[in-house]
Amino acid sequence: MKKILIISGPTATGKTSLAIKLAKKLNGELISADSRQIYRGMDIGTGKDHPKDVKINLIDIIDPDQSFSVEQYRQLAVEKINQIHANGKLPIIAGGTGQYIDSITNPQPTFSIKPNKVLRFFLNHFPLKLLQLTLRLLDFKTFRLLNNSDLHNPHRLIRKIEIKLSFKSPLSKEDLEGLNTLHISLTAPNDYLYSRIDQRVESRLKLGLIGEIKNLLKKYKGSDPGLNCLAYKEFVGADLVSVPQKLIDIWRFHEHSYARRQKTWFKKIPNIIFFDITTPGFEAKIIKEVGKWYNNS
RNA sequence: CCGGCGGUAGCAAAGCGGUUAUGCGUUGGUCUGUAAAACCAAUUUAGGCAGGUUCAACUCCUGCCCGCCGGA
Repeated sequence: MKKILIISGPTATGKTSLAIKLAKKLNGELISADSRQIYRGMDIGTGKDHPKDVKINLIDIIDPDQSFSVEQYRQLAVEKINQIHANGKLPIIAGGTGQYIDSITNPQPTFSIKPNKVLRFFLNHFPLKLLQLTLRLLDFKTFRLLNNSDLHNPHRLIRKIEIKLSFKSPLSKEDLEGLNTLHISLTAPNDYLYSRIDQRVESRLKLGLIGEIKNLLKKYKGSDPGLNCLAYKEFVGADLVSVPQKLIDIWRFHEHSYARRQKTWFKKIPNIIFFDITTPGFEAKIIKEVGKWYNNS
């Protein structure tokens, strides 16, 4: 059976460096599962500080003004996985974007329904109540199943309307059959993650994040899809002559809650093995665990 | 020492004589072609201290303590 190793975890847990180590040990090749490192030119803010001699797939593949989707990611990732297998190597997926990882292990039929730009343009001007009403009229069955969170979420409502109005019947995709997947997820107590995040925020500023943003803004708009993410969106509207501590704090807090959301996401994935990086010797345990899996057919 | 202003939940910050301010943080959660996005929920009656007025005080009055500003 074809094997895939997945290394996930919240931000600032050291996923990539662990994945690189394992790749060297196991004749593996890395595929990034990171929804921001796909963007070219966004380096400091997204933490693209990997060693240059290691090949990481699906990084730097589009420009910040291009939109990208899970389905595009999925197709590229599946293609890469097949390629790596064909070369007799082990694909190692490393990243913190839970949805991207899930798209590989658990692809959904509605993925085949493409975004309808015109429809989205109009729907984006609708107030929440009107979106709810629209979905209710179009697809009452779906509407009544929405939980309180989705009911108030414009993105989700718009997508549901879009699916209902698309006349294509959803196709199921079965590009990856019979995979043997090992999913390792790094974790740590919140306090520990927060202090690592705060340190990283400082070091990214020192590395010249503001300069990077200024540069990007010469070519791109603050509203471009790539720039709608942490480390960029907090600063894009400011004058950037001086950097107020207040903005830095907002960024830090956004990172904290991002890490929390990531933990929530990974918690519900079945058959995932967690390792707390504050436990001494965790890395040796992972190497042992992975080795056992790798050597068993 | 005198005068002025202020002391509200982890932090910031309002209104109000009797209902939940709110924001941030923190904590938990939602999730399927935007996901580092977008969204939901919780955070148990907080009001410097001591009295007083009142059916009822965070809200009015008095004293004290503390902080800031101005004057001696």
